[in-house]
Amino acid sequence: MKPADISINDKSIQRSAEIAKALGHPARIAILKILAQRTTCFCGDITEILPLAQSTVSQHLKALKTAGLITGTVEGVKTCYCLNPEGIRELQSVLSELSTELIKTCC
Amino acid sequence: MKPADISINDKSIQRSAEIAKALGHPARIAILKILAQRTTCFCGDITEILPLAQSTVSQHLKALKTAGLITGTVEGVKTCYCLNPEGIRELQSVLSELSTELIKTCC
DNA sequence: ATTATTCATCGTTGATTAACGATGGAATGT
DNA sequence: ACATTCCATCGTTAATCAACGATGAATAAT
Repeated sequence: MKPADISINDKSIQRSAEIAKALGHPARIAILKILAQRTTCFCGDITEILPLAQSTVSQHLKALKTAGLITGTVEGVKTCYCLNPEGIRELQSVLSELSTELIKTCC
Repeated sequence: MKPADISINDKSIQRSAEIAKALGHPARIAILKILAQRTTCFCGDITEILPLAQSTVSQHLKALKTAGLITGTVEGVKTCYCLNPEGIRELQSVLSELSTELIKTCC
């Protein structure tokens, strides 16, 4: 098997980096875990769990949503955030693929 | 099982975020893949593969090294970079753990 | 109609990142 | 001894991020 070209502009690399970037802050990982803990959807009392201002939490939620890892649906005055199954599956596949690829060879 | 406390200061969350952050740039993922492709150790002609200045590549290498994902050993005038098996294994375990945890529940 | 609640967005600040060229130390080759 | 090569580091610039408080829109509650 020939060594595949590796380019910064590779779509899959781009996407992996995007997902990893979204995970690249403790608050955002914590948020994902919180969302995973509640079977039911969840809204903004994340603010009560994390030691962060409401606006900061909202910002992190936005980042996660932009990366496709969560969804947010307005329910009256509240907003219900949930893990986005599709995004999480993508996270799973993309990252496991990457780590298998890396772990296969070492010096 | 009670819902575990989730804290931004959790060591494991911190470490996961650190690793994810290191992966959070296309150039760094590309570098890891390049290192994985060469069975033998590798040094700085990454610069020839990626469309980035030598100093920029060096910066990214430093970031990966700081995160514990690669090692760099000076060999004469060159520096040989390799995947750090320990770090890569950690990457693997940390991220797969996280994604299983997330994928388990969805709304 | 007024008030209270929830949260997204704005504006701000300081910190960090990404990129580059330039410099210079260390080893190798002549 | 000198030139060359490799690369880490410095200094710089522009951009992005992380955090906050303030504002304001939308809905729900009185």
